[in-house]
Amino acid sequence: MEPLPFARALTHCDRCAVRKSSLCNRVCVDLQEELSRLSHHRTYCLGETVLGEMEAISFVGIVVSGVLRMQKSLEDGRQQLVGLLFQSDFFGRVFGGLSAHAIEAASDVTLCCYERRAFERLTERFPELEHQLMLSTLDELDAARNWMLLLGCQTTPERVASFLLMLCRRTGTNQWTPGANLSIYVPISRRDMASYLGTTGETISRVIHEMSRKGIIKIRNSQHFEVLNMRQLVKMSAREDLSTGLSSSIRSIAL
Amino acid sequence: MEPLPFARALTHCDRCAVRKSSLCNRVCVDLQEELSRLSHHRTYCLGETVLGEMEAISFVGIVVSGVLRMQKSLEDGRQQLVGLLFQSDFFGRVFGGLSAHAIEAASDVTLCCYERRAFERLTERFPELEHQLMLSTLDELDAARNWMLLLGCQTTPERVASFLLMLCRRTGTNQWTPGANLSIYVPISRRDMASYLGTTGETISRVIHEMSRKGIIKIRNSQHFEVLNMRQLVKMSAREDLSTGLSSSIRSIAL
DNA sequence: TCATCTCATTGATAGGGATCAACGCCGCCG
DNA sequence: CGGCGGCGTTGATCCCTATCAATGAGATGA
Repeated sequence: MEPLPFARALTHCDRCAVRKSSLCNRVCVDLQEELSRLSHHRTYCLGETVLGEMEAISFVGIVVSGVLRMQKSLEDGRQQLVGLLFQSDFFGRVFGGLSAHAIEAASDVTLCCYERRAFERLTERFPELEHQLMLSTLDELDAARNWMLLLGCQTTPERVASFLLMLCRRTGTNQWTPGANLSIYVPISRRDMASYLGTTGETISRVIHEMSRKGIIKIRNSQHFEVLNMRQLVKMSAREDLSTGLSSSIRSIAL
Repeated sequence: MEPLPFARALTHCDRCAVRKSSLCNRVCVDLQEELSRLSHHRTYCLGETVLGEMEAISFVGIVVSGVLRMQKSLEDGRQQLVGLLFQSDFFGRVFGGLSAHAIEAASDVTLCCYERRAFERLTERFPELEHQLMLSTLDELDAARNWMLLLGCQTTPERVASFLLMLCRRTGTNQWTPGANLSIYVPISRRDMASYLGTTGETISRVIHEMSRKGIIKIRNSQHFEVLNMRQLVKMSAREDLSTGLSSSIRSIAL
């Protein structure tokens, strides 16, 4: 296709897989160009540490593919997974000194990175960039408090069901067609699930197999499930509100 | 005292008790004047609802005196306290539709309020206002994730000790003098403490009296404690990191 | 002043889930 | 190909803490 008159040169960002859904797409063209100039990709393998806990934050960025996990640990080694980051999520903390949590690759990942100080300087010139960050930070805060509700007063089966619904919302809904069963890919290990849900791998395993026995899900393998009864899954989560985030066609089979 | 030549007229904000420590003091004078013009005080009595869960957010603001609690609930009535707001903390969510949690008066409170839409328009004209909000939102996010760590993988005694340390940091340190014991005022009920810590009132009570038996604290009455052994309290919390927030003189007796 | 109500405390009991242990499965590598 | 190590599963046991119940203490109001 011919470039339009006065069209800008294409950047590597124009071919980016997450361009449409990420922060980059919600800012003006000038800023997109600046961001493009600043950005560079990095890749990490499953298990690698992107940013250590209590480490100086030298860069921030956006997840292009794969999954990141954020985790905190106690001095004695106990760990808590405090969040997962999927495609097009922003990672790393701006305007801060040391990272309050580690960021690790929960799968092989590709990240689009910005040197932190440069990115911060950009927010000074472009308030809309800071505004977009603000919006996503507020969403993360809501999500964190939602998780506090889960950790503070829900039972383990409820937590597992809630977690699966969260996965549906964040990753699963795109490739679903009415009539078929919704399939869920769990991108993390049992150990990580347990850490995220404040329980143990053994208990997770028991609960999942119990759900399978009840016909709520089908276990294809340890990472792939199929939802057989969405209504039951939502009921089990005790979180009608979580179904709000599902696409409407999926929600329809849940209620 | 004579006003300086060209000095601006004093506003009610200049006499505000939290002026020095709040967001207002960290922005330019022009913005301070705008904020002053927009602000009005409201008072609520213990137990009153400031903003309901799932309610449209019509105003935001700053806590002048007293304590607010933020809480979320499940459909079946279970509740989780997801945060406490003290003097000079910002409350309410900007750039959002419905409130994700209720905000209630945990004591009699005085709030400095801004009509939400007007406040948001102000952030468009003054990026530094949004920046200050951004900084406090990031801090809240860190705090929320810290609490996830507590709820997800700490025992009840650890949680109670951590909670008391948090209170020391947020409220207790100002009126402490070396030599005296640090006194802690607990501004919320056992039920609220329990909800904040993901446990029950009965368990809280047992743990506190056990701490008293061990000589870590002295119970003046159900709301007032005295720290007899800060080192033990920190150890009990399993959170050396929480002592970082204490003033250095207090930290010194802890380590 | 006494009745009443709420909140905190204390005791007894039961249950959910952590812990410990063993086994199966699978990918990796010598 | 066979040993090995990590992960997931399953079983047995124990303990922490939720729950139920009763009492005490302080506040409120008639």
